[in-house]
Amino acid sequence: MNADPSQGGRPARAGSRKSELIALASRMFREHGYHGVGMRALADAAGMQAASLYHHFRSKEELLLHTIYVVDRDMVVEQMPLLDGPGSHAERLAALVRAHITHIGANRDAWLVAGRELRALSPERLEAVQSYRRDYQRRIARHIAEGVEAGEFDCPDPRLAGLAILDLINGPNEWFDPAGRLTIEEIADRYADMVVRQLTAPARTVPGGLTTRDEDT
Amino acid sequence: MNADPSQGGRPARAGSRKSELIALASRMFREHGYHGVGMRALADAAGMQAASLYHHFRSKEELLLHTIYVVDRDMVVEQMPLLDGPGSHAERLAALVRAHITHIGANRDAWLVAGRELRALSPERLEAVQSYRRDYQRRIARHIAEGVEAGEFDCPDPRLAGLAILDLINGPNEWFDPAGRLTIEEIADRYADMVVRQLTAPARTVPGGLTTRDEDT
DNA sequence: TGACAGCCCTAACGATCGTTAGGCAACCCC
DNA sequence: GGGGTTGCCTAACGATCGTTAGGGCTGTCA
Repeated sequence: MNADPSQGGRPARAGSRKSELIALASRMFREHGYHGVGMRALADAAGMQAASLYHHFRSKEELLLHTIYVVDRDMVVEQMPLLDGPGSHAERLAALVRAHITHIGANRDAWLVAGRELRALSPERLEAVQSYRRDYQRRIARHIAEGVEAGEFDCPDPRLAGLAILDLINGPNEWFDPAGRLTIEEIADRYADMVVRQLTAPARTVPGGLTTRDEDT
Repeated sequence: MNADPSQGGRPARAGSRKSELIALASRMFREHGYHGVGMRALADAAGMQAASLYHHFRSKEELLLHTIYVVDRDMVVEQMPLLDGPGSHAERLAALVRAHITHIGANRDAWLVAGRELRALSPERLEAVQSYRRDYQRRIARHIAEGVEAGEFDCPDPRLAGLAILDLINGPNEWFDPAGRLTIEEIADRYADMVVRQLTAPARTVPGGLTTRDEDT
C-alpha cells in the first residue's frame, strides 16, 4: 500500500493531513463498509501505523462521523437556503434539485457512506444527523405546500411528494459514474426538469381519501 | 437471547429451520450490517451455537447470498413479466411499479440488505446479482421507449427515465414504516400515479443535445 | 538554547472474528 | 433393530479487531 510517497518525516502542508485521512476513510468505507475496514487497513493505505490514527481521531466512530457530517451539514446550510432565494416556487425547487445532485457528484464517497453507515453511529450522534435530514425533508414538503397554495403546483399530498423527490434526487448517489454517458450536471438538469414537470402537470385521480394527520411517513 | 423455546431436540417442521435462519439473518444484517453481525450473534438469536450454523450454510457469505437472492429473483420472475401483460403501456408500467413497491413492503429486511451489502459478495456472486438488476433496468427502459414510439409516452431520454423510475420506486425501501401514515399499498398507488403522470405530461425543454450512444448511465 | 507541540513509531492488551474437527441424540426407512 | 440422515453440541484454531501505553524524532518559537 503506502499511498503517500512523502513519508520521510516531512511535515507537508499544515492541518491538511487530517482531511486527507477523512477523504481516504470515505473512500474505503464506501468500498467495503464501515465494519469492513479495519484501522490497520486504513493506516496501511495512508502509509502509517494503526495506532497513529489515534493522534488525529479519538475513535473509529469519530472518524466515521467526520465523513458523514460534511454531507448533512452542506445539505442544510448550502442547499436548503436556495428555497428562500428569488424566483418562482418551481425555479427555487429546481435550483435545490440541481445543487443537491451536483453536490452528490462532488462528494460521492461521503454520500454513499452517509446513506449506508448511519447505524454504526452512537445513538446521540445518530440523532444529530437524523435531525438534519428531517429538517431538510420538512422544508421541501413545506415548499411544495406553499407552491400549491400559490396555485403554482398541483399536488394531492405534499408530504409524500417531498419524500418522492428525495427518493429521486438521492438515486444518482447509488449509480452515478463519472465515466458514464451523462455528466452530473446533465443529470441534475434533467432530474430538475422531471421534478418540476411532475408538480406542474395536472394531477391524476387517486383512489380513496387518505389524508390523516399524524407525524411522518 | 435463545428465541426458540422448543430447543429440547424436537425436529419441528421439516426444512423450515433454514428459511427461519435466513429471515433472522436478513433482519440482523439490516440492523447492523453484514460485517456488523457475527456468526455467534446470529446463533445466539436463533438459540443455537455458532458452529451449528455451518450445518445449514457453507459460509457466512452463502447466508448473505440467500438473503439477497429472494429479492432479485422475484424482481425478474414476478415483477418484470408484468410489462408483457395486457393493457396500455401506462397500465402495465403502473402495475409493475405497484408490484415492486408492494414487494418491498413485504420483504423489507431482505430489500435493505440487498441494497447495501452487495459489496460483501464474492466477485462471481456479485456479477450474478447485478446481471439481474441490469436486465430489470433495461427492460423498463425498453418499455418506456416502446411507449414513446407508440405515442403514449412523452420522454426525451428513456434510459435516464428508467433510472429515475428505479430511483423513485426503490426509495420507500429506505424509509417505509409499517406504523406510518400510509400503508405500503397506498404508497404504491400514489407512486404509480406519479410515474405515469411524469411520462404522460408534455415534456419540458432540456438544454443542449445529449444523446450519445454508449452503454449505461 | 531549551521548551513544546505535532506527528509518527513499536509493542502489546483482551476480545471477537469465521471456520473446522469430531461427537452425540433423535428421527426415518427397510 | 440396524443404517443413515438431520440437527445440534463442545472445543479449539489462527487471524484480526479497536484501543492503549509509552517513547522518539522534527519542526517552531521564545
